[in-house]
Amino acid sequence: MEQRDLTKVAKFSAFLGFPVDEIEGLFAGATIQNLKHRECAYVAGDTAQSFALLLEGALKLVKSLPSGEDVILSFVTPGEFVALLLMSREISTYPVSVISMGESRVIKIPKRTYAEVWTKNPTMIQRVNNLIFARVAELQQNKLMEKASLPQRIARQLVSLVERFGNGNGTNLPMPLTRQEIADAVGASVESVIRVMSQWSQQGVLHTEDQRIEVNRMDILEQIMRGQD
Amino acid sequence: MEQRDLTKVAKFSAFLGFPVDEIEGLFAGATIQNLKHRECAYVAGDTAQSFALLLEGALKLVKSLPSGEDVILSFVTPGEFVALLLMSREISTYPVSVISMGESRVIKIPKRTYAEVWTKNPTMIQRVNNLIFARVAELQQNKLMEKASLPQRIARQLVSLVERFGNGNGTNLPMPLTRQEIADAVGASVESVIRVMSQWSQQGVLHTEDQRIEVNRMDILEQIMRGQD
DNA sequence: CGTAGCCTTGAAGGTGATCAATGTTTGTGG
DNA sequence: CCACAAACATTGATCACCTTCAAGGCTACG
Repeated sequence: MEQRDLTKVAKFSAFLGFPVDEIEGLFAGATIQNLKHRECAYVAGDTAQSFALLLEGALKLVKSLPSGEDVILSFVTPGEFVALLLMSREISTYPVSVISMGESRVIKIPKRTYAEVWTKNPTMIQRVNNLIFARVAELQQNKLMEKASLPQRIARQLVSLVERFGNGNGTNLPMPLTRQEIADAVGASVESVIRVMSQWSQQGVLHTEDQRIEVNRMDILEQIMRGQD
Repeated sequence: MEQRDLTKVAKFSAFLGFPVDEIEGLFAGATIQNLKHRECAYVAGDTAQSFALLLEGALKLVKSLPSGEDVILSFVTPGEFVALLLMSREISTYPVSVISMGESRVIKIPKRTYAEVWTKNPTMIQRVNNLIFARVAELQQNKLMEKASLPQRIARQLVSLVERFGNGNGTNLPMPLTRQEIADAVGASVESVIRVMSQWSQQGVLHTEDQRIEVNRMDILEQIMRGQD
């Protein structure tokens, strides 16, 4: 683990206020992995021997249905964990595939370190709980939008992503994000997503270049999200 | 806390193998509450001072949307916890209302006991993690059914409930469950739910009496759930 | 006996899926 | 360097599923 990664980790909310040596303990045996576009960090069905923290880039959690369709269960932004909940189970396999969107950098932490260090650190237990809480809240929020119209659901997805990336990056999404992926994430067809989004493009609400989406009018998206269209 | 409750608690998966004195410690300061039909265990917005374990009956987690519609985020069956995740946060309010379906009996455990006893008990931490894992898995499963047809989603909801209640109860749901509630849970309109379910009634798949649903043909429901209709 | 809560049915309409065809860009191997 | 495949974006036409609206019936309960 290099110095640049260490300083990056220290800035994530989960590790704020932690002294360097404590952080190093938490990452004992950890390995850095650089992922290329569309490369898998974890494959669904493999036995779970490590969990991961996303340092840079973006990931998606994907489950392929028997019908051949993909469902994106969630996107992952820097500072968020993947497969964390699996670590507290004796034996388990990854329930979804974790795939990089664009180039990403993750740090994989062995299950053993989780058991021996993470679960012994009261502050970390607290922080992990907060992250899990956020995850459940996100999933519940998702359920609340179930009956909302397609534009509402797409708007919410985009707003959520922009906010999670929004550390001075402004309102553009730094990873390639296709219409198909948005469709898989909100549970819609590509064509419908395209129809909604090209309208937004024409109205200047957002702008896509080379699969990178830039939101010009967050206010309008937020308004649509709330159902005032 | 009476003896009959204690023996009931000891049988729940979360407490299997725990000696009686340990269980008593975990429930220090706990109070039993009997709920009538439609009575609230917790009200959305109130500050969270306790969490609860359902002993008998059934609960629903409900969020009212600004539009006036209700969304049922999840049903709760005996042995499951409510508001458990909130306990690890410094200050918080209940994000949803918890309402009894028929008569229920819950045991409310003060936040303080959670902090002082539950978080100090390694086995309990492990068990709690398993429960949270199950909850997240349930929510993710939900997301996977997003694109499924209405009959599929309803079938899944019923199968899930029957299985969770299924401790020798056979295949009938022991609490009043209205079509409106099913609609709120699967994100559909009452009328659509009625249309689907009356067809099932006619075909003898299930049978409703006094708002208690009895499933005669679980096999058919499971088949529909998987999309072979 | 009137109200409240729930169930039911029919008709009309819309949202979004599906199917089909085409253009564009990117990546790849000969 | 070109040919070809793969991935992605787009547009139009059609259609099905589900919602919405409207009306009415049933049962329980004060």
